[in-house]
Amino acid sequence: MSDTALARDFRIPPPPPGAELPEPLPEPARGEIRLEAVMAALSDPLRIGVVRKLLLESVDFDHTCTWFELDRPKSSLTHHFRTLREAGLIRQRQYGPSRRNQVRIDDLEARFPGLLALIADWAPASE
Amino acid sequence: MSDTALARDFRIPPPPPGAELPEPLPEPARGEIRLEAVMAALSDPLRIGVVRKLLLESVDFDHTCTWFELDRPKSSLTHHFRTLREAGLIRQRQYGPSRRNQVRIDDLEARFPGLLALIADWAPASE
DNA sequence: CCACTGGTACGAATTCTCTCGTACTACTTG
DNA sequence: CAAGTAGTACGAGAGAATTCGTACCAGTGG
Repeated sequence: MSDTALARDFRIPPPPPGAELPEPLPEPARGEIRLEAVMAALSDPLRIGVVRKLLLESVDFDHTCTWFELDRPKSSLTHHFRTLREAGLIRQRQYGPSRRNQVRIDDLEARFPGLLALIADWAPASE
Repeated sequence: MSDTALARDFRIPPPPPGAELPEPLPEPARGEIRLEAVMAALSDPLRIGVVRKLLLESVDFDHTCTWFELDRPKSSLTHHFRTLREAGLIRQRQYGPSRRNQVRIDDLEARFPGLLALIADWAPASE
């Protein structure tokens, strides 16, 4: 059946009990996530890299936009993170002044099984 | 819902021995296929539909562009099929006056395992 | 040879996307 | 309150995609 990394477990450990999570910003429900929108969002190397880094290095929980150390102006990052969120790839929550991101792992595995493994295995072109 | 289609076998039966296949049109080698280019090619519903139809209904072998019954002018179809070929998704061969298409199943399964299953399970938005 | 089929190439108009500067808001801390 | 942090919204310019008309070309079959 699954030839490769499909058996990997990308799930993030649940937040500590009693922790009050801010409501997520507007996003498509699990059943509304469109494959072509996901593909479009992942057609940009910067955005694949963001999702991949979130997948592979989010050991504790989610991360702010600046954590990624992307050398772009803030308004460009806003654009890319919003694109990812509106496509259904990431969830964004407002923690006080900052905004934190996490991959919608359960939703994506349920809807497009194997997709996250492809992203995790991705490597940038110029290496 | 989707019975996880990962175990499906998409491979096309090999051509009859002695059949002379025309050379494929220029395309990226298996190792050169870029995930972000594949994603970009699949961000268009028409193009996902083409690949999906090739996957699910190519029982014998490959098909011409007009076989898809797409209600677009010929020059638009040339554009979309070239996009798919240059991204590495389909192989195109010139059979006399017509051009035939097939999905690069072995190359894609080897490089991006699970991707074709996602495409096969795709459904257009207007349902 | 002529017409027909199944395409290509080119170019233009439109639309979409990316990038980024600027100005602004919200929250936290001193 | 003032300063700093983290981000948004708006808008403009550049570049890329999409759509499509038109002209054209290669085989195939009378």
